[in-house]
Amino acid sequence: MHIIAQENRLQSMDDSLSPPSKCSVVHVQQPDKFLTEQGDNSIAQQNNASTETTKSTVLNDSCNAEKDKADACSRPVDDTSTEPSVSGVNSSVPDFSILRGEVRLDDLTIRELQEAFRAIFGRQTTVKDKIWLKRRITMGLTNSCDVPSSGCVVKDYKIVGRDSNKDMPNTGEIPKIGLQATSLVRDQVILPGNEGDSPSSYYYHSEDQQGSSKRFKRVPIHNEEPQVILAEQSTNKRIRKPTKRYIEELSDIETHDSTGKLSSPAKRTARDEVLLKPRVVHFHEVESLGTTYPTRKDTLGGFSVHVPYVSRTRRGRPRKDFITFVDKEPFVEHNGVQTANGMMLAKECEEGNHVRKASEVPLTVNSGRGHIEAVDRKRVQNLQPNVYNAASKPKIKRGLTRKHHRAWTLCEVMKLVDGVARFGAGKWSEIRKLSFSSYSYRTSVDLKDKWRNLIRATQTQLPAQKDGVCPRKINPSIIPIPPSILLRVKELNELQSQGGGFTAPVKFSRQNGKVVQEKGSGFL
DNA sequence: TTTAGGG
DNA sequence: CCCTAAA
Repeated sequence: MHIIAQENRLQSMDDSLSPPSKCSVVHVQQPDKFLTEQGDNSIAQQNNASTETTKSTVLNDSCNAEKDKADACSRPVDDTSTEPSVSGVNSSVPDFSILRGEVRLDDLTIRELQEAFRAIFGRQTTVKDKIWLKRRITMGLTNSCDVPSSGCVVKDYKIVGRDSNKDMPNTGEIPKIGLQATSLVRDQVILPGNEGDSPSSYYYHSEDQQGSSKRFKRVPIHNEEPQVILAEQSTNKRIRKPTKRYIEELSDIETHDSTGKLSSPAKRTARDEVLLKPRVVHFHEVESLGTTYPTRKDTLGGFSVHVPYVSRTRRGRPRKDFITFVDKEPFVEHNGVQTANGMMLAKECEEGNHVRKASEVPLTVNSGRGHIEAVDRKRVQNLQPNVYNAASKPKIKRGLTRKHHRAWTLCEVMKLVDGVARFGAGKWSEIRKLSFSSYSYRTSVDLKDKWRNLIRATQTQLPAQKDGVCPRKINPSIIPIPPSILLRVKELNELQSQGGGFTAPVKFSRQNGKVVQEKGSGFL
């Protein structure tokens, strides 16, 4: 475990060494300054990490050793002896001079290329393919995918010249402005197909962060360094049949004419491309047909692809003012109030929402009852077909009733956690009855969803905080859940998932059945 | 109706 | 949050 944490820290340090992948500035002038800046950053990070480590391992015997390791790790990056020997290399000094000044990649040996690769990406590579190495190095230095694999000269992180005069036929469409990194983040980019690249070799721009994003697990990368795709998720979840909607969508694509609107020739072409080339749809291909089509992600044959978005009529209940809503802009939602409500913390926690309800839940005539939601939904569903026939505008995708979004207050979260502790995860209706009786707008499904989100937060936020690395952009309007609560969630989750799902009357003796405030439980 | 799980 | 299958 220590080793893992250590490696994570090292990884973060390495990340800070390589040019930031989303940085839109090409460093031209002062590569040295660039390096030292990065070094300083990572020093700061390391210090954070080390203090964090000492805090979190107070109970650990190997505390000192850990601290030493952390300290060793916090030495300046310029000190070349700190190069981590993660992959067990004997010559542990990466040659940063390769990164400076003018380098003619063609003149380098494979070993030098590997060295440069390591200096850039912070990891060792065993690839001996000179072309691949050159391309990767160039991409790393220039922060661009649009690089040839040979004959290029890199200077100050830019391609300054290509001594071979072969021009690249296919890259004309890709804008080569310095800011392209941001615009290409989501696109698959076809590399200039020289040196025997198969036409179907794609490179995901975010390849180096690929491990962190679950969605891109199976992007086929032909000329990528061989790596193991980890297939985890070994939980025994209950298997689900494909939903009706999914089947419908699928047949929609296959039989081309379930909605007459969709059979415009251009769109059909786009769709055919999907069928013919089910692996990846290049966004530009779709665009080049003259019109831009929104695409959505789907999986075909196990591969993640973009398919044209098929607008479909919604089966849920329409909003109350549906008819009038059609006439207006369908995208206007009354947002003003809810964000303000989201900011409200646990102040009015005790009395539930009786005050707010009148204005915010227009559909509920009878207040504070459990079955409102189901009854109401059923009623409107019966009403629905007429409405849609009358409107006959299936274009509207939004503007349909959603339950008013209500941010979960800290108090609610704590009640939920407590309820789970008492009744067990899965007893949502009981929890709702007993702990959420005053919150008529929280259904048992809501509780379940929230609990699931809490668990996810546990898995993403907590480890990240231990590493001292901020996981994502912090949205200041979202109030983070205190780590103490997350810890409790984690405990409860582990406890109940291990305990054979049995409720195992929890031995966290709540003093009086009330919520224990802010007390990240003693151990751990 | 409730729960689980995908979206 | 929504939707739907299963229990």
